[in-house]
Amino acid sequence: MARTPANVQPGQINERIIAAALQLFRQRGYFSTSVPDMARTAQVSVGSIYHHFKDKEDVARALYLGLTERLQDALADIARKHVPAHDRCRAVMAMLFELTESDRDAMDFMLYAKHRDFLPSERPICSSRPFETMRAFVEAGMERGEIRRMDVMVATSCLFGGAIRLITARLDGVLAEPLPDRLDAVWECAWRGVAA
Amino acid sequence: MARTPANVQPGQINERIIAAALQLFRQRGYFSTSVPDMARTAQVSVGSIYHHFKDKEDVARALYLGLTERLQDALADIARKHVPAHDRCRAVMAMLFELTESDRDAMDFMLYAKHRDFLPSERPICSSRPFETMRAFVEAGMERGEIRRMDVMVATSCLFGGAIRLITARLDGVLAEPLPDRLDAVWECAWRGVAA
DNA sequence: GTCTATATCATGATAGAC
DNA sequence: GTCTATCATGATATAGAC
Repeated sequence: MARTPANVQPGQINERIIAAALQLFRQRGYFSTSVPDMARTAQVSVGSIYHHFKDKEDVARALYLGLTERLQDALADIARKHVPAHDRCRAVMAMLFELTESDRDAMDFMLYAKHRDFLPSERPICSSRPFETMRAFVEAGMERGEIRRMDVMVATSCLFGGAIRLITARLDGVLAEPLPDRLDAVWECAWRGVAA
Repeated sequence: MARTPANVQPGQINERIIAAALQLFRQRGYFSTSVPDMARTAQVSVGSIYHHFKDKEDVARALYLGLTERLQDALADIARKHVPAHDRCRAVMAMLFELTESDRDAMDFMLYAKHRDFLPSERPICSSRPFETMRAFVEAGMERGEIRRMDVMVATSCLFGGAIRLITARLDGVLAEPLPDRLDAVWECAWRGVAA
């Protein structure tokens, strides 16, 4: 079973392998991580990894799909709780900042890894479902008259681009303070930029 | 001679190797590019590459340093031509958009490649000299009263983050139109966000 | 289902002729 | 300085015992 459904138990061997992969991919990168490395970190055997996954790329794919699904769930939750685009998008930014602080490896892999290098069949991250959902939030905001009329991709890039750059700065260790400390400042800039 | 000084003649073997590396790194990524691949594309021999460069990583380093130096030169040029932060930063954004259109490979490698994976000794791109210069432009704008007082990294991220996201969208093929067509719209959002 | 041991292969790097 | 031919390393993926 190569995919990682949302209902696997934590502690299962599948999950252990994926967690080890995430940790190692972040530390050394995909190509510098060998399958024996993964086996050692996950405390399983090499054969076991090849029993559960087709190959190394398949582990990376399961990891990628699991993380984007988790992000998508968080976005759906935000969409339920808030209706105005202002509130939705601010909640998205806060969620991204908190996720970066609480699970740096996951954020690093999603935002920063060059998936095309080892997942040629997957779409680039900025055309993945979470990013599409964020564009939909912005588009709805335009229809409600909260956000100025303009190209949707331009508006979405401007609204979240600053936050994403700050996240990469944080992941690179260039920014010392926790991201949530900067939320108010970044949000004010972002919203001023696109608000009607 | 492993470094690539700015004064090498085009058509020289050094330049051919670096140009081939850039093309291949962008197409297949660093780790999927072998030294024989580079030799074939550059139409030189493997031995020749190892004569001019210490190893594959050394080629990547020369490429990286050459590109950031080129960017740094463009920024210095802008600093000479414009004094107000508004004009300077707008010129930076225009330059980044034009560079993306005219030399997609170069932009892709600089912005999108995960250098830490294969250049562990180099600083991450967002603490490289060009990015420092952009932060200096923003800081000067604050002192002139053009830009609101806030954390410099927050302001710089917000001012250029939208443009950078749009560049990655363009590089991924998600954005069909040339970037300069979007310059006015992106700049308006960005400047509104930080202007005093 | 999980493990160890190994076959196979590709790559980075070198040696040595010219 | 440039080339061809080769080596040594370390990876992926598999085979087969338990």
